[in-house]
Amino acid sequence: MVCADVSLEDLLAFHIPIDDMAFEAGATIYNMADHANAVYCVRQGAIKLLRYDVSGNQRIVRFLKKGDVVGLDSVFANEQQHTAIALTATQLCRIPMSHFKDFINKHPALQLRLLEKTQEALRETDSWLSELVSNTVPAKVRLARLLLQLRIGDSDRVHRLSLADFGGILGITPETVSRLLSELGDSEILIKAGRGEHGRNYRADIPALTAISQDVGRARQTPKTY
Amino acid sequence: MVCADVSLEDLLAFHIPIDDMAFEAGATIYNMADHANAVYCVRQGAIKLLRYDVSGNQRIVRFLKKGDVVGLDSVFANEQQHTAIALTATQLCRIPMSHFKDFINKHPALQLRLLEKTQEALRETDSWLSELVSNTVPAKVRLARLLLQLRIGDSDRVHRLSLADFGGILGITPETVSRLLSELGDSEILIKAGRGEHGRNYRADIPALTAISQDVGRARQTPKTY
DNA sequence: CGTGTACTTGAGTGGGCTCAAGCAGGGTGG
DNA sequence: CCACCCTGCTTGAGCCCACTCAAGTACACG
Repeated sequence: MVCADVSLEDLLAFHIPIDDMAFEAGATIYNMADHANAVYCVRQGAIKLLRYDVSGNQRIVRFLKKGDVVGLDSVFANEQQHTAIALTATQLCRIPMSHFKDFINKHPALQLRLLEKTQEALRETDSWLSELVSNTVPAKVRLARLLLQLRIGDSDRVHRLSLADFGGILGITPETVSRLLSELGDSEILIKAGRGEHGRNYRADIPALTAISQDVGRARQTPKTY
Repeated sequence: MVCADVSLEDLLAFHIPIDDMAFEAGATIYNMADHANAVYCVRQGAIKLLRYDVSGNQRIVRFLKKGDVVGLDSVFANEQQHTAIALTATQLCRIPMSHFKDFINKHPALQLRLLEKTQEALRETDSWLSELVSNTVPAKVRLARLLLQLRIGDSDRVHRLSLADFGGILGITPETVSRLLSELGDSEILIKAGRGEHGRNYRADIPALTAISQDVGRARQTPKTY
């Protein structure tokens, strides 16, 4: 870790004039192909980054939580690469791009820090690719994996997204998600718990979910000699 | 672009003792979870980065071509995040991690450059997610998109990977890939051309492929009011 | 010229999609 | 407070694309 003792947000906040902004659940923060004129830090809440397919389907590409930086892509490209939408009530601080660039140039330590953040994002995206969207893995298993990633801290609570959002991440339809979720409900692995402080959520049987998430179904008949 | 006039490779080569290495097609460069003790630059050839699913299926996560940097992830993590395998005969230069880190610290300009490279990778991965692996898009369309990305320069040639590799990227089985490819062959959109200087390849009808790649099939019956 | 690996092709199955209708819940206005 | 709607969720029936398993063919390499 580089400078692990100081949060990126604090670092920036200390030196740069910052606008605080609030968004309610479902609000759009910026759109794909917009001119990028700012970078944001997430203070509170969760955000989804998504892209629209040629055919108009939305595809969720990443999640951002408290402490993450939004819109870093646009430091080099100057168009936004995604549409950003708040999943829960969200508080951001906005850093105008020009200030941000100045600051980067003056503080080399920050560069390493940003590099690290970006690689973190890359690693997360790679996991999504290999674990969440493989059609070769049954949808139920992938849903279980996703639910585990949506776990709130170390508790037995997981964020309850909309069916469309679950589907947008896994690449399946809301109907299928609904069927799978009610299946999990029947086995009492997932119980709808009202809306907590982090928006609505489930109470989940974590061990059971973990078991499902590792289920191989019946993997291809390849004896795998090694 | 930062320092766009000097390739990253040259920059490094100038200052650091470098080992040249050669790999033949199919050779493993490093394995996932290996201790990461070097960074590589691709001089010639193509490389795939892949991960293994819990159930043992391989999933290709990224491509690297001439000029790309391999193993950057491990500057912060110190385990390799992927397995790297040469797709074609490949020439790399190997930079020991300790030297690399020294060099980064001494040359801040390089840091920005690496940040840019990493974001490029991130952007590419996002495209894969949204365009190549969406099960909502028919496999034929996705294959066409992939083939277009495998185009060699501006020519009408595209790299001809193994069926397993095509499948590993798109998340479909080799059998399905075979059927789709022969379908494209029947329409004379794809013609097997022997092995060129970049390994074996197809001669492709680019306009036709482009048309297919944008085909929406019959997108969900959502009137889309906006 | 044989042998293994990659590719092809076929028949049958099934998971997830489509379309469609019904059901909750939570605002809003009367 | 209730009737209303509107959006999000549920559930069902039928279909189709891609998967599985299996057998056969081309091709590269020794």
